Amino acid sequence: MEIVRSQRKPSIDASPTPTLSLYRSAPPLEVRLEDFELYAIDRLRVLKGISDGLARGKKPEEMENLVRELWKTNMRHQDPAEVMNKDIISHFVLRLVYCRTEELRKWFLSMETTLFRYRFRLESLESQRMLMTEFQLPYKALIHAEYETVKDKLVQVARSIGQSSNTDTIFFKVPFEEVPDLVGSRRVFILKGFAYVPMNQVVSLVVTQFRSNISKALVLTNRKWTSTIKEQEKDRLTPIVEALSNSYLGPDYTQYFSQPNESAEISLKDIDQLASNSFPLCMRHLFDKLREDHHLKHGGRIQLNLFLKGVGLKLDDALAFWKEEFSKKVGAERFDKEYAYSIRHNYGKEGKRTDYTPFACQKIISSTPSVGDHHGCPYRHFSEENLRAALNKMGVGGRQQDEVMDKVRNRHYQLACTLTFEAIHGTSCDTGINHPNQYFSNSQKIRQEK
RNA sequence: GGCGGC
DNA sequence: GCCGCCAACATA
Ligand code: SF4
Repeated sequence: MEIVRSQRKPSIDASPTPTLSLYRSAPPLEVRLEDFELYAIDRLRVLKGISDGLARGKKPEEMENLVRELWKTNMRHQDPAEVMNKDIISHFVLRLVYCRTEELRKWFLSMETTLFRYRFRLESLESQRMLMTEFQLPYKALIHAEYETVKDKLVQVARSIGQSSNTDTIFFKVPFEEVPDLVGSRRVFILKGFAYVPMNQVVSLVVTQFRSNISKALVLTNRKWTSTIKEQEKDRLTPIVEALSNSYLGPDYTQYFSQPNESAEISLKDIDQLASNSFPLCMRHLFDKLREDHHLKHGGRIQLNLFLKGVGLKLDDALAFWKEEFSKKVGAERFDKEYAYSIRHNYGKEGKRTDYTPFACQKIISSTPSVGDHHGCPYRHFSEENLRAALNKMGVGGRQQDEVMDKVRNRHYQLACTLTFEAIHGTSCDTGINHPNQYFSNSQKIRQEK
């Protein structure tokens, strides 16, 4: 394989074949029972080390060193042939230990994922490619000759999104339909059906895959454990697993993460207040319709739910909130069956556990609500008549309303929204509105000052 | 809402 | 008919 240019600072391990496992299949069974526990403890030291490295807010480079050191000191083995096994065995044993509860899964997933990220980066380019192929991401690195022909374009794209366009960044060619989000937000150069994705982005694709797999596997493991494994292994693995649970997952695993607490949480009580005070029109409308119809169609649910998440509504409150309304229409049991999962999923609590970012104005404005939908941007999707009525309800009338409508006619929807904001709050908003949650937090800030 | 499984 | 899983991306 030809490579663009010799890439990185010499990595500790430049071997062509991966030293890193993806843990796709259960471990080969040739292991002494004592080793199960010993291996698992060693790995736990690594994960624990990563955990408080993160808790101390270490920077990426510091983490890279930390991970390398932790791995080297804890996961070595006199028999080089055994080292790979140790990796795999220890991982699978810990899966059993950490699949029991939501909290444990979350911690384990997070640590394993960061561990994987740094280990992946230390692999040689060739073994990285092999790992990617194993993940069905068989992308090819850009060869030198081709790189030269598109170099200018690549630099241009990098610059347009404020990335330092390093000359020795490696690019991969990815079928563009496989990375719709990168394509949609124009963060990659596209040519002949291929998106040219820089190394760092590719790494996050791989890591996302990894995280997704482990997350789902943990849930499965949990089921299998309680249904069959626990009983079946009661003379072998079960005692070990139980011992590990008791000794190592002591008290302090609750506050491992670096952002101790997000900004203001909000409670169910004042949500109606907040809605009428600080929600932008799009969200206000969804909110009102939900309260009125006790129902929202799919597009509206996701738009509002993510917004509420961004506003600081905790998952349990969100579930209670939606359930309260939906129950009036479809009944509580149908809510649990048909709508609850998706709400948890939006909060990153199901499946691959993505904590989705709330929709930005651009996304909302370019959506295409059909009849019966209430999502979208009112400035863009309402009739003039309805919009004026909505503005009146927000307390924007007369001259100010006309100015808003003027922006709308010129298709400057976000400016119209900004004008509305200014009219309501009586201050200027120089940055403009480009995200509903920005509207909200700006509004809150101003209101608190009064 | 789409995709997927039975 | 039952069920699981996905999407996003501002930001001082
Ligand atoms: S401009 Fe943005 S925030 Fe304002 S209503 Fe439209 S989508 Fe909502």
